[in-house]
Amino acid sequence: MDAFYASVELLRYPQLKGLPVIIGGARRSEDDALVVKYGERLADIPVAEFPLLKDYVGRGVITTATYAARQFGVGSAMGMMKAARLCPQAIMLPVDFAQYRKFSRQFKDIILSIAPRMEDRGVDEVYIDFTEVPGGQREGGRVLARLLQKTIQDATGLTCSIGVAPNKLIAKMASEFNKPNGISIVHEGDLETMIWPLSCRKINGVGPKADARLKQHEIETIGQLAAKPRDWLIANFGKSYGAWLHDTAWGRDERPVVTESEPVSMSRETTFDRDLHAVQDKAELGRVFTELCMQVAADLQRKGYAGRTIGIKLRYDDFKIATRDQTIDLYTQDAATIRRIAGQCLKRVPLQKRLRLLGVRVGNLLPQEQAQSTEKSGENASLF
DNA sequence: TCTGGGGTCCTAGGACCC
DNA sequence: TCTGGGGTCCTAGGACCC
Repeated sequence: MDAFYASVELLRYPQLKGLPVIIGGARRSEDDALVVKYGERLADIPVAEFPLLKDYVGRGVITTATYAARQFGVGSAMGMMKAARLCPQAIMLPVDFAQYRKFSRQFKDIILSIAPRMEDRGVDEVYIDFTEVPGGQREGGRVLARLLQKTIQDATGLTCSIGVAPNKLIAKMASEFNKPNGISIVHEGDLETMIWPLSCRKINGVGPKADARLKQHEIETIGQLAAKPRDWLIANFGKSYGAWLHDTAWGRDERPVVTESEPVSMSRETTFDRDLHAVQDKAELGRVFTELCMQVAADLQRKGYAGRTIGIKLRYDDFKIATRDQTIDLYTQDAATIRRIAGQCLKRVPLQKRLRLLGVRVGNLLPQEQAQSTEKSGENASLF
């Protein structure tokens, strides 16, 4: 989906169309004030009444920027302060996940009704297997891609960009070629002309660290990566990652489109308005900690899962991260149990430095019904 | 001007078992 | 007195993605 969060916001605030808008930060109260003042007439709110990025003071990053804002160099994951320097006049809206989830469900249901082999890749992205869809091969997939775009836009008002290719790896790169509202078809034979000139960073799975290491060897483009012998890549990047880099550079990817999957973990975390100290801010930390445990428990219960590995995550003021976890015998989705085990984890971690973030995680998940039956057999075993 | 929140997967060492 | 090979599970950290 194109600039998904921002595009969803423009549906209720059409008066902001064409303007630089960023989603992020959280000044819920001001936005609520606007909503209270204008009630249902959100489209009537004058542009001048929206909060501006330059007036924002606080922590946080940008989650989405409209294409008008991207012209100024503002982009996802950028700190708010930096973005404010680049584009102070941008209008800033708080995130509204409930709304984005609603539209996410809507566009995915449309895709499923047309092409049922769909892999969920988060709130705004999917892989679709065209192979068995009637008409899926016409014009190299372009006809089906156009149908998906049109159906989604008619129903939601949102645009998306589609890449069509022989595998997920190339399709993902192709989807970036023609944004927004574009379609790109990449055939096997297009590897050299369309993929090899790209930066290695464009590969889904090559992040900043791997990219920097590749650059040390003067490998900037995927073509340069493809030119390296497989053995050399394995020697320098490890057996698994080296072989994967080689396959990837040659456009080889056999991963199937996975239509069903179970969650592995659920977590809640929060960054404080100011860095907190374990001793001086004990009471406040304790409140937040308990709240996080209750939220994770509620998430587990709502979605019907229980887990037996409970963990915490800290981010210190120097941005270093520490995690601790503990696996218990019985699966749980209970806030008090999670709080107790997470509390034990907290005792095992250094608490001298100030804390920026605190998180609670439950992993080793099973659907609640299975967790219960496993629990029973566990109890029986303990009788002996 | 510091850098969110929710995830997955991988690696590596150690405990423990057969 | 020295010492195997294979396997699973747990834990901590880190890279990466949306």
